[in-house]
Amino acid sequence: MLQKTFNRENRELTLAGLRKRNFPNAEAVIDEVISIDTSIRYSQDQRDQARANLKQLSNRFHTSTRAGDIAGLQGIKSEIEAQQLRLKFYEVELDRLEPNLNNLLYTIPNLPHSSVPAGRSADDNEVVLEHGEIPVLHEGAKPHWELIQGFGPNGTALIDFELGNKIAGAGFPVYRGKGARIQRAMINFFLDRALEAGYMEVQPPIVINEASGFGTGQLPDKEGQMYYATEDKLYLIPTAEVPITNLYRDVIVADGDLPIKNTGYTPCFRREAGSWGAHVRGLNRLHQFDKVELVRIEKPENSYAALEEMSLHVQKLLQELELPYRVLRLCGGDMGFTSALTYDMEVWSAAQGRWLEVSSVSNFETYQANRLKLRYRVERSAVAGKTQLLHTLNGSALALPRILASILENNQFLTEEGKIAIRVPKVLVSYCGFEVFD
RNA sequence: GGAGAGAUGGGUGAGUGGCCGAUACCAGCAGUUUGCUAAACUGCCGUACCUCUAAAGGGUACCGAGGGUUCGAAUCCCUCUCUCUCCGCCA
Repeated sequence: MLQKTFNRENRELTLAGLRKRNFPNAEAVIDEVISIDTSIRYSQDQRDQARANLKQLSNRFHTSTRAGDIAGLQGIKSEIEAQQLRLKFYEVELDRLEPNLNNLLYTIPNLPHSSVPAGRSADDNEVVLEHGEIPVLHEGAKPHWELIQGFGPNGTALIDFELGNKIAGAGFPVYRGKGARIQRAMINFFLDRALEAGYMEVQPPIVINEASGFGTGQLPDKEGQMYYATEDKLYLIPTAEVPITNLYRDVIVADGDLPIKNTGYTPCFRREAGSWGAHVRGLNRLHQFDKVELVRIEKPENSYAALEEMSLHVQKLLQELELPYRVLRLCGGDMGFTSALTYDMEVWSAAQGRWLEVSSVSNFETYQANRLKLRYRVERSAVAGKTQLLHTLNGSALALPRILASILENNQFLTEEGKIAIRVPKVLVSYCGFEVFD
């Protein structure tokens, strides 16, 4: 969430940022925040003074008791009662004000970076670059959900949605044979590339508690998107971002330990409540999918260089997979709640004839760090010795299902016998051990 | 699932009603001295909010969380959460 002090000291900047996001009633909300904050600071001051007085009175009470000064005790007692009333009043006041302020702050999204374009929807996103040739497929090329039929063991489907329905439900496919092997190949390929780029691999829990959900901003507003085990009060992770970033909750990082670069493979679970239609067919949108995630913790002055580096890392993967892609800079209206700047990477799906989002890399600046209380101690500067909030970033590198969909669709070809086969990208052959799906 | 123990500052670990924001040791930082794969000594060494300032300073809170008793709580009472150990089960 946004920092209170930032809001009150930079009202105009905050408002300008919220306007770019088309945040409704920005002025009224921010003024309310500032107003509540002012009341809180006044009440806090009154409360602290009352407490300080009580402390002194209490000591006088003690010494008078020991001196046997009965008359003095009476006077002290009435002073104590007056201060207790005052204390109680402002404590009640603060108990009322503080949740109000926090609830309000939870509703305010992060401020967009200056390079974020204005706009309301995905149509207003800025295409930063396009790379690669759009493939021209043979007559009768199929979208992946048709293509997969018959490519599994013994003529079954390579990715079996029916079987998944049986044991779990819609959106939980079963990958079998080469389908399972290509998944494992991609995970290993992505992790190896992350390691080469200097990331440290972690295997976090794939369930998280409530505090972790709040730390990265999934709670309180995106509750309905996560699976929840009521008996144990645990959420299935929607992305590895949550457990990995929360490793650093309530941590003061030593200056010398920065930057922190972590990577991890996890399954991800999303309820995707409310989505429907053609765009969710096949692998396009699942309740469970696999993803390799990058998480970085950076000093403020380095975070945007880090974001560019992550973007290039993801692009390199797509180039190695020989997939045509484009990079989008999300506009204010399409950007996630907690992000300050997001690049989306989209891969061209030839048979579906549209772009599929396969990665999203974001800089959250201090928005998550503020909730996480993730700080570092500044070593050399005017404010040396003080703690300062860090910047958090993350990105998918990569999410598997749509990559697989694109590989299947873009690489299909007709064999000499006139049958459809699918070529495995060269870079994955050594990982999966076969060159074609046939 | 059953039984028991515990939660204190980066770590270990004292502290059972006021002299405790907290002893001691270790780790860390700065310095002195000797001199050399290091030792000794001295000082510093938590976080947050508020206030003030050029800087220093001042106030308050925090001993797992929340409530209660009391003029006064790390310390007494209640509730909750978490961790550990043993038994059971088990990849």
